Amino acid sequence: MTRANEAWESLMKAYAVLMKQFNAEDVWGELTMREYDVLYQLSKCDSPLRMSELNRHVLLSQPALSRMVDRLVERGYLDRCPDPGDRRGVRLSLTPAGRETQRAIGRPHARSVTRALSVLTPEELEQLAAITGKLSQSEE
Amino acid sequence: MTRANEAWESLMKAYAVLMKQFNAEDVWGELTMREYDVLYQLSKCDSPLRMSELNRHVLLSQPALSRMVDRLVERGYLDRCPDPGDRRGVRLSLTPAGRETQRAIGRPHARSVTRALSVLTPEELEQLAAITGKLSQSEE
DNA sequence: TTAGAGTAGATGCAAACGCATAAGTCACTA
DNA sequence: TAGTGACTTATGCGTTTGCATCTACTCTAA
Repeated sequence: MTRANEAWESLMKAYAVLMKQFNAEDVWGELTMREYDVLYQLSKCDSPLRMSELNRHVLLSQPALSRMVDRLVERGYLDRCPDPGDRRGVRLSLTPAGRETQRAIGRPHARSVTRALSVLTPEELEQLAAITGKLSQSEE
Repeated sequence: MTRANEAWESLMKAYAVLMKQFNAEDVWGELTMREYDVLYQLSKCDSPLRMSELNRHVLLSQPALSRMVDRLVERGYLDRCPDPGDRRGVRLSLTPAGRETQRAIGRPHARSVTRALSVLTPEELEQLAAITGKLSQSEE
């Protein structure tokens, strides 16, 4: 077992443990964690996002994301407009209600994240962000 | 946005990017990645594992894991025996076929992991393993 | 020894998922 | 400018998931 494999296994375990912990917290209201993730990704962009772009950031198959967007539009959290520059594509953006819901859930969730990572020193937080950043950049 | 939140977001992104990449690779054969994870977790234990213990390491709800185990037993990869010490529980272990399948998939997958993490220096691998280890230990 | 609380795993059911593929659009080339 | 292959999103369909709940067993203490 190489160091790389140990590191990956350790990362996966941390991900699983923390995800389960966050999921168990009572902050998600009307959304699932996956739905929140979609709203969160969109909240970071000021210009509308393409479905395929969003799909790169979300751990869902393309059809599953397509249908999740359906439901979120239906429920009034998202707008889906045709892309004027490319008539195959769509442009996704948060509605005001979607933005508000994202914020209402995001605030307590962000506090949970801070609390869960409070066992790390500031140096470790920097290192973690730098190393994982390097990992995702190298593959896309 | 605190450093902790940035670090967590970066970790999630690395997880998503690498998971998608691994999933796209043609090494999984007759198993899904989630099923492989169950076989892998069991391959690390010499003594049979309790369902609840296994559930801590796998990102699945208890009912979903229960049924996945059903299917893996049905397909001949797992043995499920009643626990003699606690008649509520079961003891899970790999069959020879299960162990062999895990190894056959694990070898090329381990190489993919090594390749994907080869952008990190040995020091970074050590740091990543140490930091993520600290994270999962603190929460269980 | 037994009542009550807690824990382990299974099951009914509706919702969500992934795979394969369709339908529409783009871009390049002959 | 018609043809071909790539790209983007949607849809059919069988499988898997999560939530709520159930059954069975254990543990504690009166």
